[in-house]
Amino acid sequence: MDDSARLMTVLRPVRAGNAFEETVERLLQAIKLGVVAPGRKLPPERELAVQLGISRVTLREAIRALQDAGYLDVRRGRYGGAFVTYAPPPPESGDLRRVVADMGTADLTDALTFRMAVECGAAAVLAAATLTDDQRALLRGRLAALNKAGIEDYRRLDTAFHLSIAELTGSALLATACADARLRVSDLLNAIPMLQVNLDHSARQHEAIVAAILAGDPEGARRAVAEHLEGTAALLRAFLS
Amino acid sequence: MDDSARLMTVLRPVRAGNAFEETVERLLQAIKLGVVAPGRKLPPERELAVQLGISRVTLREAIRALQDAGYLDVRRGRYGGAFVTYAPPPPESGDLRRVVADMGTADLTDALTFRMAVECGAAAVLAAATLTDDQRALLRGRLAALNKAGIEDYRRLDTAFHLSIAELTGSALLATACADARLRVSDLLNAIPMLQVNLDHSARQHEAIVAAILAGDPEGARRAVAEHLEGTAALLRAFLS
DNA sequence: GCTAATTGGGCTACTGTTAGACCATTGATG
DNA sequence: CATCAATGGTCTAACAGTAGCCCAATTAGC
Repeated sequence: MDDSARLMTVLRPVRAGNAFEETVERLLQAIKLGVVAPGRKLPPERELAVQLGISRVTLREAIRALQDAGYLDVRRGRYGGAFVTYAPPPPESGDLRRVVADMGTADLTDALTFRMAVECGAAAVLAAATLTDDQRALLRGRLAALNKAGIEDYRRLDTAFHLSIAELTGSALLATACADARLRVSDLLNAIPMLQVNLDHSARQHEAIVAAILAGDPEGARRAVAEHLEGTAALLRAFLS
Repeated sequence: MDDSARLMTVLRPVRAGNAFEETVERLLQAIKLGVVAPGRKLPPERELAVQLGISRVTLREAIRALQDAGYLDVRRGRYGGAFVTYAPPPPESGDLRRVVADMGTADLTDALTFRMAVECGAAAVLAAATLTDDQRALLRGRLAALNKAGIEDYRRLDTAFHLSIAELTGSALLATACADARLRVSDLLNAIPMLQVNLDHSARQHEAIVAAILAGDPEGARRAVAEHLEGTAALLRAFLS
């Protein structure tokens, strides 16, 4: 951890890949995080290209790749578009070990550490802020929706709940960081079997997080998020051995 | 904060600009954060181009731009290279209002919130980890170096201290996020006059942060970092009126 | 001095990316 | 059943970025 470490941090690659690859990753993020729910469609190509800051040609290449990979169904004509056909894979216990192995030890611990830091930070910041009634209602609403969720909507609404915390801080940078952190573990989360006992446990932890935030208790919020994430992290780390 | 907010978070621009612009930003980050200290030189072009994942042509354009802007002195031949000539501008109280105004209210609050979250998160994560003797020594060493720093080295060593906390977590993602957060406020920090009373105050807060981390107290570490950053944030926010 | 190694400076052919225009398809609506 | 607006599909010319090569300058060490 001498100065050369900092050199590597700052002088890292400027671009993660070419425009096509980065676009595929971004669209996959929108799909896997459930930002665009299954059955819904992406914005029109012309609009999306502007939002992503790329040309329509490059965007179309990325959409084509996701179509070939089975994530999208593209239909022409008015009321057409690129419809999301992806549904999270059914959790199978055999998958987890493979998914963890695919990711690599270093990347996994990095992602888990990053997620722990940014989500704890976001919750603490939000708890320290003065919230409007609308913000409190939204947070409670996301929690209620998650508690009522069926098994097929659970992951998507869980993501929505967690990301809401970062979004409510009003910091786009923080929301982006949390979305990025979540994406890096989403494949792993999808491979974890959803046992009722775990869901109940998570539900209590979610309640604790919301309670601490609404009570304006930053340290309680940080601790509640840390405990919540540590459960998942410990489970995943167990598969590294 | 409905779903369209999340769409904007995920479907943001894939690239912040062209390769040239992003490279200029990255090199500026290395210079302004003091990763490459004044008088030292950047790595050779061929090496740096590989590290940054761009072609030498594009890198040279960026170096040329920084040369024209007075940040670098480029010398040919063996033992030549791109030498950093930049020194942080002397703090002048009149500058701060202009620098804050240049940045814009939204960007400033976003950056301050982001920094608060990631630095608090990093400190809490590090405090929760089991540290080796080497890691403890490095943290103490950075703190000691900062306390002994002259006024011309203060900002650079302050940056080094803060970034060390994130780097010691072992998460490259977290280190990158903290470096990014720091860069976004570096122009502002440089414009703040360094009064002895403030430096003494900061020194005590730095001691508290290190003490909490070494004591394995995540909530104390979070609180110490939050108090430390809140002082700066409050000062900057006062200039928004 | 000469030499040799290292470094910046510059060129060219090739590929990736863009902007903008125009075509093709679809389906709700009159 | 004809219309038409919204949407994906395709093409072209121009620009941005890359890889690889060779030239030019500098200086420590012989």
